[in-house]
Amino acid sequence: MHVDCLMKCISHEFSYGTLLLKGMLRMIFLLKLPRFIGKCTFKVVKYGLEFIAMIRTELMIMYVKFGEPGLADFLFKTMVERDLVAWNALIASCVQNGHANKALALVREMDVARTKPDAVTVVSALSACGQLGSSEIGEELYCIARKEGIDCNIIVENARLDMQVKCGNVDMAIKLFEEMPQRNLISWSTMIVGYAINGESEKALSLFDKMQNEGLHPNYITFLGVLSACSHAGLVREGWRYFNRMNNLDNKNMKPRKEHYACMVDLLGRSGHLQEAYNFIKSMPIEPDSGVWGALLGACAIHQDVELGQHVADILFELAPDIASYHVLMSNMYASAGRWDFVKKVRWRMRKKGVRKLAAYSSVELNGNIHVFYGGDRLHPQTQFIYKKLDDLFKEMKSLGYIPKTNSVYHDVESEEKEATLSTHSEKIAIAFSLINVQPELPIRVMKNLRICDDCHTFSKHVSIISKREIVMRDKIRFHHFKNGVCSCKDYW
DNA sequence: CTAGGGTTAG
Repeated sequence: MHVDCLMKCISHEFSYGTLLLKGMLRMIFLLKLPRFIGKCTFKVVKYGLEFIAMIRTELMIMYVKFGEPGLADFLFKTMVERDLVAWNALIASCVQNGHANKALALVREMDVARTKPDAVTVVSALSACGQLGSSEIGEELYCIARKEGIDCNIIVENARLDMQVKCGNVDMAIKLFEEMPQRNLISWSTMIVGYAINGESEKALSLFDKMQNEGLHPNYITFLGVLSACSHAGLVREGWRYFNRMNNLDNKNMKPRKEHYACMVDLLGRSGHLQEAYNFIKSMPIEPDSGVWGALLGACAIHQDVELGQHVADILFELAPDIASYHVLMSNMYASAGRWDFVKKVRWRMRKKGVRKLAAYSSVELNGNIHVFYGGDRLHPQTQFIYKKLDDLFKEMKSLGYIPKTNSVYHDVESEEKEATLSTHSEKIAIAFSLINVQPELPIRVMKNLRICDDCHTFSKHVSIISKREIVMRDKIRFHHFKNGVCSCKDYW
């Protein structure tokens, strides 16, 4: 495709041209050609097209997708006619690409710029709150929207429901679900997933039946919801039943996709059927992708099957060499097996390929502010009190029989040092911070970007006894509700 | 004259 030709086309035949350019920009993204976007912008500027609102909006979306929200922001700030659609486009693309904080900041800026948000803005804002785990801000924004007379249609209501689900407020979510003026397939799917990730799999499955009794047909996402419900609870037989039901449906559109296979591999593998999971992948009628193999690698890590893990990792390093978590999983497996020579090898390979491990963090919402903690963090103004609190907690739980699980530390260091690393994992700091600051009658809520480790899981159970408080923790894929020393995941995660 | 923006999985 000749870019100049396209630009001329836009100047002459406006509506076709802009649509073509839009299509081209989306294609650049799908084909992963970040360098081409710069060239394209250059041509757009050359032909003076960057002042057309629609084209500039599309460019902004592309820049956010390519991980350059700053450049998108520049295009936005220098836009002549910054209308509501441009605001919404930027906000939505920020949310969809993991810049939830930036999205919320933009929503606040709208007020200053005297642009009145609409339902589309509210949906993105609620989605951002869900990502951040800030139900207080989310509900506040929803109330403001209602007061301002914004039409809260079913999409807004679904976004609100999802926001509560992602904050771990199952009771609130079911209340909203039951009181909704209308419910569509997305409302049901959201609620099913809500139960699943909060550890109430039976309720998720019965809701799935109820939905069908009301005459709604599940789509592929609904099926993913029930399959993940099975996998979170280790319900292998039920999982097979739903998977086979999908396969037996007449609708060709409803044949299991890669994601469903990945879910089944996760279910089989984590419940200990590693070989069955491997054979299942081998028998797939479609090409397994990194998600499918990644699920098996995760299961190998849980069950310490280094041999199979090594085989799977070799496939993954070919298929998706730049995904850090697969390297980290393999490195951790070697470490647990005491194979430090192999650990070094994996680390060396990561460095060579420029793959960087994602730093773990935990965050807590307090009075509408989000406090972020990293492992061993001493940056918070309350650091002294936090560590004092942690110290007291450890003393008390050690007298109750807590033993640090130092095999959760994947570095080749002495055991005292291992214990030190372990005792300052970000979620422990976040819990100590919450114990100091959150009103005693309220549950403690911690959001994590990665999965919780064994030791922090045990720690949280102890804290729920010692402090007589409920702890709600969201990790990368599910919730843990700790109460009286028991976790809602039944120690299966 | 319009065109560009929104919810469910991982």
